[in-house]
Amino acid sequence: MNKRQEMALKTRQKILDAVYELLQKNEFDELSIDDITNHCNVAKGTFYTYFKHKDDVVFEICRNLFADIEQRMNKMKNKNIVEKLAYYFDEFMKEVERYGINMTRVWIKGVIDPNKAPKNYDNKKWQYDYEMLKNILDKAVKNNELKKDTPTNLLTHLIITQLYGMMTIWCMSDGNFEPKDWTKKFSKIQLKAILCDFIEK
Amino acid sequence: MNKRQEMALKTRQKILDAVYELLQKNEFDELSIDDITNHCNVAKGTFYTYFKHKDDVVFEICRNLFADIEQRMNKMKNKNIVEKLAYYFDEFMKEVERYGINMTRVWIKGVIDPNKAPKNYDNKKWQYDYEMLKNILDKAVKNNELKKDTPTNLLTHLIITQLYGMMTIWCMSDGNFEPKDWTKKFSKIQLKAILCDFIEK
Amino acid sequence: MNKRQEMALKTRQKILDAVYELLQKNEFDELSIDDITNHCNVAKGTFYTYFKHKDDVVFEICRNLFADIEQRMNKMKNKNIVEKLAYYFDEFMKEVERYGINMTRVWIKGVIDPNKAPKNYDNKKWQYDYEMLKNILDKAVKNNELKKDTPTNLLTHLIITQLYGMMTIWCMSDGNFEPKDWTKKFSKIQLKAILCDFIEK
Amino acid sequence: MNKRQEMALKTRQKILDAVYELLQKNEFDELSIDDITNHCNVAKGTFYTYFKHKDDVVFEICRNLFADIEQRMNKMKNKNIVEKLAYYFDEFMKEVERYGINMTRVWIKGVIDPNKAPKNYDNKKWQYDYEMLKNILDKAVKNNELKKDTPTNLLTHLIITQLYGMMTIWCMSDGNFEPKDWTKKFSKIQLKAILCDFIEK
DNA sequence: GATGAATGAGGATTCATTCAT
DNA sequence: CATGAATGAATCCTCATTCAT
Repeated sequence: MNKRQEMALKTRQKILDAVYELLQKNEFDELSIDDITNHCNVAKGTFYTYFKHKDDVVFEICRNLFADIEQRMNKMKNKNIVEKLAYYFDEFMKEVERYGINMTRVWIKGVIDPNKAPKNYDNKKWQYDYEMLKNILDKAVKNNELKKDTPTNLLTHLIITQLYGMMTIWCMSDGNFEPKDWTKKFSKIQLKAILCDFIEK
Repeated sequence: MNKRQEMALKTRQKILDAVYELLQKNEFDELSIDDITNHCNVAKGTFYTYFKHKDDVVFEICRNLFADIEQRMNKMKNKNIVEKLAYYFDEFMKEVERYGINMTRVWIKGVIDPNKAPKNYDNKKWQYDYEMLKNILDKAVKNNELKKDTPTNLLTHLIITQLYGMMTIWCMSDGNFEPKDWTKKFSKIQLKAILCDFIEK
Repeated sequence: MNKRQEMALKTRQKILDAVYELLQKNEFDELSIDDITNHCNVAKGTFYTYFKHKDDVVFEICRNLFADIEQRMNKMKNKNIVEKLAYYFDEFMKEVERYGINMTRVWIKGVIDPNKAPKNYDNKKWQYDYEMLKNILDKAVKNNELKKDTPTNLLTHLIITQLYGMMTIWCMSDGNFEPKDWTKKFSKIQLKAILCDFIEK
Repeated sequence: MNKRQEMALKTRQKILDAVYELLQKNEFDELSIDDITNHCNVAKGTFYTYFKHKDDVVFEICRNLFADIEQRMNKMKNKNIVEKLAYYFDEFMKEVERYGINMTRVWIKGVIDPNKAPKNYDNKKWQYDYEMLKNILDKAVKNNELKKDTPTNLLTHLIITQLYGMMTIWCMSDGNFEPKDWTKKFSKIQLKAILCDFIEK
């Protein structure tokens, strides 16, 4: 990579950072190209060197959201199913909090409405989440941690719903509601309650 | 009411209907006054005869959303707590489906972000929901249906979270996910599981 | 005049009064037909029963401005020229103050720009003023109060200019400048100074 | 300054010129952005590249009005007070004529009503004028050209009033009145008359 | 005469996007 | 690659005026 390419990469990153920072405070809809380029001392036109459409930046930014929860789950290989799920919840919500309330709002809005979402936008996320979780549960069945007749897709659904509900309510409450606290309570009470019938003793 | 007033009311309704219909297909943000007034063959200025701001129409439309679940709950007075909650879920989701996926999206978006919400917009809904549900649980405690030490606000939170999660996922799945089906499954499995420890036998 | 005609006259007057009152506080340009008709509890359409154009009301209102200074001048028949002029100044400025700063502004704006003035608008006022004053001076010449070679039209001009300048500056100063005070000072110093060369001893 | 910047400056000037030209014929209130941009073959949006608000153009244009009379007064250092004032009148009125009747109307209207004036509009002008003139008179007192007990602020007021009255009447007469002629007559007759009592022989 | 619903031209302003330098 | 001037469609909203009742 020559110097010019390096500089280009840096410029691109400057823009991404600017968007990321601005989204901590503002709505995406309220963000103009001017805001973005001013914030990172780049000319307006430069934005279009790297992104064909305004929406594409969000795509770029959201793409990495939750990206590596799956990897982190590897640490939990030897834990039991309840611990694994509790960990999953925790990581999920940490990720959400890390992104901040505005990014999450952007994400929900984008993800809620497939038509409005930027081209290529990853609005399949909840399906990945679904599959990842289902996979965890299925493995538990295989390992005889859970009974053979455990309705894994039903359980998966319930759990995912709960997680997304938390995200939504967090945004609605304008941050006055500690997601991490609630995941813990959720893990303790609800998770146990749901699974207890299916755990193989 | 004389004929002129009747006509005026009709015009007003025509506008509301137009917005309602257009929202089945489009985002609220994408709706221009032109779109609305063209769709119901009314002059642009006429819109402003009835609504001071663009936002006010949505307010008007959303206002009635879920408005009368509370009343309907009266029918369930003599039922037990599990039946009551199951009924509540059912009605909640029926309401959501009745409004259609786009209206719900509008609603979530509006509600997700208190700052961007149209003036007067009822973004306290989830708090009303919260209180309504909590009330139901508290009464059950009083009636000795539930144990004295039932953590009602925790349970309320879990349940609300689940409902809002369902709404969110319904919107995300672009309708490919039958909310009513899932509420039933949810009632059967999760609700029982959560409550079983607290039900007074 | 039957009752209906009486009522009509009353309605018309109500509108004129409303405009007059509103102009004490607001610019004419900022006054909408709605403001006017709301202020006097009359339907919007009624305005157009009496006035073909919005501008016509101002015409109607301004028409009477200064209307009867001429009559009042009769009281001064037996006074000397300096007293007469001083009286004229005084009455002129009283009139201006009575109309209030906003009405005067409306008047100046209207009068300043012949093209923008409402049809029929009396933008010849300064010519009437001119003639009235010149007449007073000419009479004084006839009566041998002033010398035969007094340049009456020049003096008239200077005096009128002074009066209009006062009006203008009064409006510019936003009312912080007592026109009546200044007319007195003006009469005492300037008037005497201007006339002294021409007064017949 | 590179070529692009030069072009930009030219575009900006094109807009200013267009406004200036259009104001010779039209009211500022009647000027739409469309009018302006059409008149100089520039896209509507371009207007906003250079001016944030419509009002800002007038500000820009009026800003320089009378700006350098003060400097020019330096030429008169060694002249006596009557000559100085006569020169001042002359320059003032030359300036007014140079700006043309419509610009002057715009200016008067703007200046007459402090509330309606465009943001940043220099409606303190008459105070500057006042101070400048008073300064001239005060110096004359110091230099013993005028008597110690000369009421300089009263005289200043009278003179300013006269100048503004001339401007006003000029606008009212639709140009049929030669300001420069009148200033001369004014200087000769009125000025001498006013000052004669105070001039130190 | 009185009403007020309906009209629609008109206006200011924003902003994503293009493109010549 | 970077720049930033130029673009013009799009949008919300105002308001004088008309006219059927």
